[in-house]
Amino acid sequence: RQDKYFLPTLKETPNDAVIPSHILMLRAALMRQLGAGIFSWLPIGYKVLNKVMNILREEMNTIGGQEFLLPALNPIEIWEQTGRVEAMGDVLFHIKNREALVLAPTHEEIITFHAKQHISSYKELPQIWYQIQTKFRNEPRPKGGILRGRQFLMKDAYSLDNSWEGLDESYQKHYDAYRAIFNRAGIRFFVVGASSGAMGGKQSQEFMVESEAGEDTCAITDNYSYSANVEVASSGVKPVGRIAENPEIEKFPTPTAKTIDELVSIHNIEEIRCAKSVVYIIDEKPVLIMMRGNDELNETKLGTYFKSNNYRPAVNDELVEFTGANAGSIGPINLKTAIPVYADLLLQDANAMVSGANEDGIHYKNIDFARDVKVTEFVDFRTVQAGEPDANSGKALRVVKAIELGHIFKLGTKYSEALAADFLDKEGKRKPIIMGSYGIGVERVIACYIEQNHDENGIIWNKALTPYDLHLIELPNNKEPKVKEVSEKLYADLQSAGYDVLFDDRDERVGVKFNDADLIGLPFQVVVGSKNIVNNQVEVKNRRTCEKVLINIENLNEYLSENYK
RNA sequence: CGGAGCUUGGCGCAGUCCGGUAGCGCGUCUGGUUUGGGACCAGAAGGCCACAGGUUCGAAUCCUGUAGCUCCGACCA
Repeated sequence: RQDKYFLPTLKETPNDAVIPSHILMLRAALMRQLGAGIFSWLPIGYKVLNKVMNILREEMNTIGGQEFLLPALNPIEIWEQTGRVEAMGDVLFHIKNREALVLAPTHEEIITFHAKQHISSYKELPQIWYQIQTKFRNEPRPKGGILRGRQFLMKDAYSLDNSWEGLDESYQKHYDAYRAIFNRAGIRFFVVGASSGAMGGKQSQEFMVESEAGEDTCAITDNYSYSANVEVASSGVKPVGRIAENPEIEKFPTPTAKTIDELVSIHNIEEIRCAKSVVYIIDEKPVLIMMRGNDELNETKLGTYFKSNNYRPAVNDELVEFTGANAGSIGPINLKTAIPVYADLLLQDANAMVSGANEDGIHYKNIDFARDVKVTEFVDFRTVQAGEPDANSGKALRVVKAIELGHIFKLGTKYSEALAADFLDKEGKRKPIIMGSYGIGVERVIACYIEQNHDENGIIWNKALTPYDLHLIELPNNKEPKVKEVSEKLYADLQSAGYDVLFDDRDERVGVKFNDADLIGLPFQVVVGSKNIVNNQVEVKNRRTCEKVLINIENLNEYLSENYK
């Protein structure tokens, strides 16, 4: 009964909210902000949260998961044993007046601790252990409302296996469970391969949702037949290749051409026949990277290839020092110092190329990368651009922002080794438990759903996540007492029929009621008003299609059971 | 951590340049009228102007410092 329900909807957009899901979660009274990255769930929001958690539990139980509840307060000692106090750095919350404790940002350590306590035989494996619990991370910059918080709910799961094949199976189970979870929630998602970063381990994949509010950038085809983080994405762009004429290299003056665009316009050179030079300082050492035309170097790919986080573009003084020329005239031939040259894969075997001569205002033409340049290795360094064809299907790639909803890892033995969580195998040999780790941001499920399911008036819930099934709306009824009578009867009858009903019995004008109903966004609105009640009819509005139909009261149950699925 | 902006009744904002004791809309309360898409009239309550210090006869306004929040960037197991 809304008359006494705490549902403080907002007519105006709150000052601090920018993205649609954040705005709507505040306006529809799902949650309120307490501090940067800290949120309270209000009653109607908590109902949605519980729906999500129930789906998570059901699908995790289906793959044999056993639910735990681990403490958020952890002894720092165990985090020191895995080296993650240092690895987490400032992200880990420390406790000032009890320094032996920290707030847990995730739970690999604690799971491994309990595994060590009680798992001793291969016969006790495999296990899938999970929990839904609050995580604490001292994020430098919380943003997007619930999307990145300092305290948030995570469904985290851990698999314990006695073989690598077992890990593959556990991983596959989670992959399938995650697909089932997001499908049930009604979220359009795609899966990308990911680097496992500081988590350690082998394979890992991320479940992504396309959204302007996302913090990752991915290249995808429309049907997700190809999907990859741009940090690893590649496309079907053809290599520059060779032409038949292959004269010797030759210098030519280019006093006014400092950029590829100027080379193209002033000297009438095809853009792809230009080779761009980029000098990076990687682990304090200079490296020359050759890229095709105006292709953009991807720094993450660079860091991955050189296995380093310590890289930066060279500054001008360094360019002169290492190459002998200023930016705009640098190239792979006649370098002043012997710095290693790497080139993008698209330049492999290319000839008839133009590049700087390492003398200001001079370029070489007719460069043959096979004949004239000493390339250490050809590597995929380029950033995929929107519109390029997918290598397999040939379909145009889109480059989109995406929210990471879930992440699955094959961890291996990093934590079991660090904490000595061993088991005895069939031969009686002591081995570390082989682990996997799997996480879903619970609040993000809601934010992502709303990002994908709203219109200018509010949220559009589906059956899986909606806080209530139906919004029963009693219109002002001074002239027609039957409105009140029928509304009350419907409220009782619909609940008896198994529906969870939000009953707007407030003494408000129609405009207020309809606007609030659209904002809250329950799948169906059942409107009882004096206009139709005299014909024994109510109006049923489908929130998603906005279609309104008049239904005889005795047919209401039948209509709903046919249309609410 | 670098850059930009903000902080004034529950919410959204004006007032700050040019100092004189705080205002608008929404919401709330009372009475009346109204009632199928965020009503109208009349009346009322509600604010140490983020905090601390300073200048001044006098500070929301000027100066100094601190805190909190938002956005962009860096970071993100």
